[in-house]
Amino acid sequence: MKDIKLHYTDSIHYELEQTARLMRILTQQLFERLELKLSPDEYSTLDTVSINAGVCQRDLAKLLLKDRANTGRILNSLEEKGLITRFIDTKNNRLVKKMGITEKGLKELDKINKKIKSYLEGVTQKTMSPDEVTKVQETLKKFRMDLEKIVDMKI
Amino acid sequence: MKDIKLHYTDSIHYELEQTARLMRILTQQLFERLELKLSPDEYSTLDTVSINAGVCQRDLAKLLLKDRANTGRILNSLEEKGLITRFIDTKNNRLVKKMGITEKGLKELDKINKKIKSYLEGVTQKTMSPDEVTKVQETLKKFRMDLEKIVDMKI
DNA sequence: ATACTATTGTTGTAAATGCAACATATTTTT
DNA sequence: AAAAATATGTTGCATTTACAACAATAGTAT
Repeated sequence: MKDIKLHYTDSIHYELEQTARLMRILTQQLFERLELKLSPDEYSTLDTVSINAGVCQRDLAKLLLKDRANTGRILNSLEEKGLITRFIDTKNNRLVKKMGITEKGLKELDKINKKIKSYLEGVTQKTMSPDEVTKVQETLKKFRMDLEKIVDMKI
Repeated sequence: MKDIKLHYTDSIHYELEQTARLMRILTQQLFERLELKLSPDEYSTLDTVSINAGVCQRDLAKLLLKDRANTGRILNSLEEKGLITRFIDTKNNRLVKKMGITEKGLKELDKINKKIKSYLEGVTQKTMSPDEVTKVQETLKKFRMDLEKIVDMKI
């Protein structure tokens, strides 16, 4: 007769959704308060580009879990701001648009990282020990990897 | 010289965001496949109403972390489908719209819960032990509670 | 008492998002 | 070789979302 967790609001899915939602709002407010020139989405895209040098747009979209259309639009904005460069290349004999972060982009990324890092770390440290953070992060990553296998991505 | 976690993509915030995003896509696809009459958002709203009987719209919005406008619109939809009823009441001497779930709503909620429960549990169990699930859930809840104190909700 | 402020819900609107359709090019099938 | 299928990026559109403005009411201040 163990009837716990009958409600969606008691599930880990709800907890994930709501925590992520709050985190997004907090980040949004932080970016506004610091008057950063990038939106949180542009920032995370720029960061992803800086790590995955030379990916094509579709592969980037897969990393960001966004569709190709929006990925392209964010890249347009980053390109207009001179933070990335795009160039035509081939991948499996196909023409693709690849991209790389510029010097200006690297500087901007570094600047934002410096500005937000300590604040965001303070937020997590308020609740969790460094060990707990690492543990949750690892568990979520494992979970995310499995989800990626299950979910049909249509990108 | 410990320079780990310099990137956003190595942060717990990124992990939360991406995992939640994947989870949302998976749930969306599941609801479509099962041809449920409600959207995931309507479902979670209905579930929240069923637990918090007699809340006013603004308080519900705070629970859902949505703004009042959208909360009202989702409630319109649920009311049109006959799953909730709304009635005028007072709270601190103020006129408010309260709501409750109907018999039909309870049945629908129960039906959906039955249909999705085992599937969603299977998804988590694929990666995590029940203990791990509980642990992560508790940690996230603690974290979420602290976030709610920090974030300025404007609802 | 009058004016100001705060609470609640709705409406309007601009931005973000996702999805389908399209254009182009390449691979695979027949 | 021709046709069909696949991969990539863009455009258009319909839905969702957030935010601001408004209407109505009640509490607070001057």
